[in-house]
Amino acid sequence: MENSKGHTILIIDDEPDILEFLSYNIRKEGYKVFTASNGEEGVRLTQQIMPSLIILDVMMPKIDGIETCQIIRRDLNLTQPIIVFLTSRAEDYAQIAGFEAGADDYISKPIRPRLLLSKIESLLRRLDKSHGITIESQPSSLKIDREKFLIEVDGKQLILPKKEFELLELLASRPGKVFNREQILSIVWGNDTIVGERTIDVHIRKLREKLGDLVIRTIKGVGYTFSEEL
Amino acid sequence: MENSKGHTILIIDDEPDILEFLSYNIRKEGYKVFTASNGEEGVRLTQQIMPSLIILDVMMPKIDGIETCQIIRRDLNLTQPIIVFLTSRAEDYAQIAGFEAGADDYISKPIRPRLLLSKIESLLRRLDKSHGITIESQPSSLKIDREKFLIEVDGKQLILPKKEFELLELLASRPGKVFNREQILSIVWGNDTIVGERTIDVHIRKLREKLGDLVIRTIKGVGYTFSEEL
DNA sequence: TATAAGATTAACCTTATTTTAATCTTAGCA
DNA sequence: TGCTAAGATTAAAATAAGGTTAATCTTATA
Repeated sequence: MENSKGHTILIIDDEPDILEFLSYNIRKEGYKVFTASNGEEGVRLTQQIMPSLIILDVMMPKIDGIETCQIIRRDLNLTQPIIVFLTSRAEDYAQIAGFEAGADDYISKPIRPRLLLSKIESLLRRLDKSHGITIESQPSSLKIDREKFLIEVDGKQLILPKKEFELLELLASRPGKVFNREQILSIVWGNDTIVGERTIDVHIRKLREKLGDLVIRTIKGVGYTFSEEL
Repeated sequence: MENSKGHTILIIDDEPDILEFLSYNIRKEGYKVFTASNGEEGVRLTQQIMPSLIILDVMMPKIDGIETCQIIRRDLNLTQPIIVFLTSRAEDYAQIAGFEAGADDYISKPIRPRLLLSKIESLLRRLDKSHGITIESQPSSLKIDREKFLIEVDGKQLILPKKEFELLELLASRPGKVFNREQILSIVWGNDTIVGERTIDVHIRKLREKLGDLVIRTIKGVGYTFSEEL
């Protein structure tokens, strides 16, 4: 959990009170926090500090949140930050428009700090896992799109059940690395769940069934690895 | 970006200098520009050319901008154009009154051309989008018109209740993306409302009932997605 | 204020996914 | 060469997730 905390967060809002309230609460959790009081400044800061996540008020004078979002998404050539919109209940329209503009999530006022923080944490965790994995290898190719929850093997799309998807994602995240059973269990299943020894095998088998035998290699006595050459 | 540029813009101002200055700058960006030097003429022109956006000076002799705006909004039975007010710093009062009269935005003098243009572009972009989402896919097509609150499936029009509409709109806003229940709840229902677990399912069901089974796919354990191929 | 339309709930049903358990196979080694 | 531990396979059982339906509550609207 502590690894999420190296992230930089930028808050853009024209109301000083909210700016302070939010930055206090978020900073307390150990994030690096920057603030901007309007869209223009926000865009400039985004370029400079490259935040992982931006909290953006929809209603702002001059350049509103939606536009700011679009500018960041479209004009700034950088790794796309996660953008969370701050809206008031009334702005239903803005919510949808915001989604089209490329927002990742919403928080509506009044802000409940715990909710906001749990949302931030979950979004950043997703960022750490990244949007997806692409492996281009000589005979085959594999794409894992976690947004669409879709696997693409040699151009053919494939929907996998959750556990299989997560297992494949883990293995493919570091081709060649051998994951032992303990690691797999703790990452895919979580430290608290207790499942039998054979459960992993069954999932591995299903993956092999769907992806072909060569993709996942067994290192007896050690663990499983995603083979570097597909 | 080029698609915003088919729009017609009408400028209404009694000062010839401003008229010329603005029309020169805006025309340069590729918009079709018309001008009127008073409110009456402006209203008449509006009827004829049906501009997408009107730039309207607040301070004008005889019929002022606010009144002109009201006439256009109220008396002219046409697709509502976007109206941007031109004010001088002092006219704060007018700003408020103008908002009530139905203005969409403001520009205050002295006019900074770049700001004006970016504002125009952003307003028109929103206009293009606000109309809705259109998905053209091989076997079927889907149009979502948020202005008319209307769905069109393969040419057949369909009226959906609010929640169903919003849910569909959300899913369709990013075809292929899997929205989990948490996200759906937070966007369609709002972060604070608490509804039962099965509520989403019921709405999904109603949508499938009306749109056919293939449109929305369930990714068990993950969420729902609007299928990219209809 | 009555009515209808829409939203939500609750109880129950269905199914996909996950897990287990029993049995079989194989690599690696004494 | 055969023994053994680790893994593979399989089908069946368990579970979790979602689907369905009807009843009830809420909200808009005439």
